[in-house]
Amino acid sequence: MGMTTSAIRTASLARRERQKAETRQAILDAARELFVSDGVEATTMRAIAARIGYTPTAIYHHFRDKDALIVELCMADFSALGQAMHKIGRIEDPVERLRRMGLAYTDFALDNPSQYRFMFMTSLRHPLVDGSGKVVTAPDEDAYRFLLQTVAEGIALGVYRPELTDAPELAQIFWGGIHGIISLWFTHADEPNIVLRNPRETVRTMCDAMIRGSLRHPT
Amino acid sequence: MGMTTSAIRTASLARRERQKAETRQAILDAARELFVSDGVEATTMRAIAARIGYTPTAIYHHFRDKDALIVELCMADFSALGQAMHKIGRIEDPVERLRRMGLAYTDFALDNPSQYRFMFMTSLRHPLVDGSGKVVTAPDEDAYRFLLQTVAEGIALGVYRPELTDAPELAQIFWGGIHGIISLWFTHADEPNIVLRNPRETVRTMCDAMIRGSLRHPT
DNA sequence: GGGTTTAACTTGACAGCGTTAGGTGAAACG
DNA sequence: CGTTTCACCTAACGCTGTCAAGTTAAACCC
Repeated sequence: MGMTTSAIRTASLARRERQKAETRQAILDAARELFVSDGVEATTMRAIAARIGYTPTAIYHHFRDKDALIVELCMADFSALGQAMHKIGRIEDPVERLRRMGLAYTDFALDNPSQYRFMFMTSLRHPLVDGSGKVVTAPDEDAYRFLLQTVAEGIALGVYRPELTDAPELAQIFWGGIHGIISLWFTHADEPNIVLRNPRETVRTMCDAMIRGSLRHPT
Repeated sequence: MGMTTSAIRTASLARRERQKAETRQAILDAARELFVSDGVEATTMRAIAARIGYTPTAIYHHFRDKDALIVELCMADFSALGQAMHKIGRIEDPVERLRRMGLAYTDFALDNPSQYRFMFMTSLRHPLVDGSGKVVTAPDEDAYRFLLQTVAEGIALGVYRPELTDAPELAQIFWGGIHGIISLWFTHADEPNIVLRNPRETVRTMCDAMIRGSLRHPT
């Protein structure tokens, strides 16, 4: 029943890699918790390390720097957002699909404020780079492409007003509008001088108004 | 022709106060330049001090901390924005006025990106406090109130759709929409995966669409 | 089985940050 | 002319992200 030497070799190597992957994941988990509870800026490498019983420098054997750690978590969030968008993909009418995408996007943002903050309210210094040094096409593209395609479908069907023929522009308007409500809420919700309404309802009202104002034949 | 002792006294005191005010202003000027060129986060107290030939600690005799320095500059910017808004105040039609306010707001943001970033894309920790410790009503209110009033006028005139009767909500939608285009531009303009159109034109298109979709009788 | 290599992790440090306690020295005051 | 005031400086603290140089246990090869 003994393993061959080569079998042992690969088993050992596999265990070693598994252990390394486990540590790496522990770092990611700890970082995620702290980012969510304390914010990205306020979490220190030392705090992340302390939470999993390592020294701060240990993190640097798994991630190039703090930004790389953040980006890694960010990518997972982007793909979660992309999945939420794809669930809506089945809706036939591109206008109704657009509306539903806006609401789903808003739900994601309000349910994951810390992630949203970093995904869309801060600019990454380094472009996303994977282990081999290649620039990673951000999974962000996923959700963005999906929006772009939905808008383009509507344009192709001729449902939008004749002056609205530029899909990127229309996508930017729709995305920007919703993003504006959300980011305004995140940064100014607790200021006494400015009255802000419930962002979910406000987004809904805005979507309706924007869509109505963009359609060739408003219903 | 000699001054009385009391006259000398007040003159001395005046000069002393004037000198203090001058260094205070020098600090503000240096800080402004660095904030604009390098960004708020990236400018250090040491850099500000070095630029005017003082030690970093000297700044703390004029401002409680870095935030207070930032807030001081911010207030000037808010009042500049408020003035830009008031120039539009004469326009009779509240809808056209709203549209023009949106465009003026956009011009301000794109012409003063660093200021805009701090005014609307970051949340101040301390509420604005003046020398005597009273909470200052942010001059921000000025522009915001103006927007609110313009929207309310339209509602009162019955130009908006019957379901749009909440002035703060409508103001939030309009402000948020424009803010979204602008902040999206600021944080994602140089990302290769996302195509963003000229923000000024996009805002214009968005304003038209939002207004059209909000009016009871679109023209 | 024993020497060599690998690499995950630690130690100790560096430069920079915002900020503060305490000192200095010139001007203002009485 | 002695005293007080106060704008400014010196020196430092505790914090940050990060790195060069060890340590040490496991994996490898003969």
